[in-house]
Amino acid sequence: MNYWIFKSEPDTFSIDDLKNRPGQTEPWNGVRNYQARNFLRDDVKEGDLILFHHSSCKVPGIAGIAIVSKEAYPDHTAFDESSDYFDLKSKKDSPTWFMVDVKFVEKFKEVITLKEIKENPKFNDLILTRKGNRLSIMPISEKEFNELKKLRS
DNA sequence: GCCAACGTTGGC
DNA sequence: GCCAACGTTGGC
Repeated sequence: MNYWIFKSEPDTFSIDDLKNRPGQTEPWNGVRNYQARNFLRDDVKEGDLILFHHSSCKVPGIAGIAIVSKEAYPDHTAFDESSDYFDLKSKKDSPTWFMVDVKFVEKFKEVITLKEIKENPKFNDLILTRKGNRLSIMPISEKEFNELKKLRS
């Protein structure tokens, strides 16, 4: 079992959006970065736990927890010309991009702010806190996951 | 295969 | 809105 941080812009898709979905489940589509794609396709497994991170917003940070409810399958938004995520290069018989389904687990009463995470030396090794980091799917260790979770729940 | 130019991300 | 950092593109 693995642990992850998934980043999303809350204006596009937030932890509240996930919570309010029917079945509290949603495909994690639109990943268009190869490194993130590789994690999604190869390493993100059903039952893995996810810290849901809000980026590009007023208070960037971890807003809650989700769980992987379905493993990688082709991201069909890449085939849809009307989608923002359309990619001419991704073919139905050999898709470039993949997605997983995620299910809501918990929303923290208060976001674990990026600032707070950066100030804590325990989290110096997180990809999330690296300068210039732009990866939207990041692995973290079980220990890091539990220590982050412990800050709120 | 190099690398400059460009577009995007994302914290501040 | 700024801009540093990064990934991608495309000419050579």
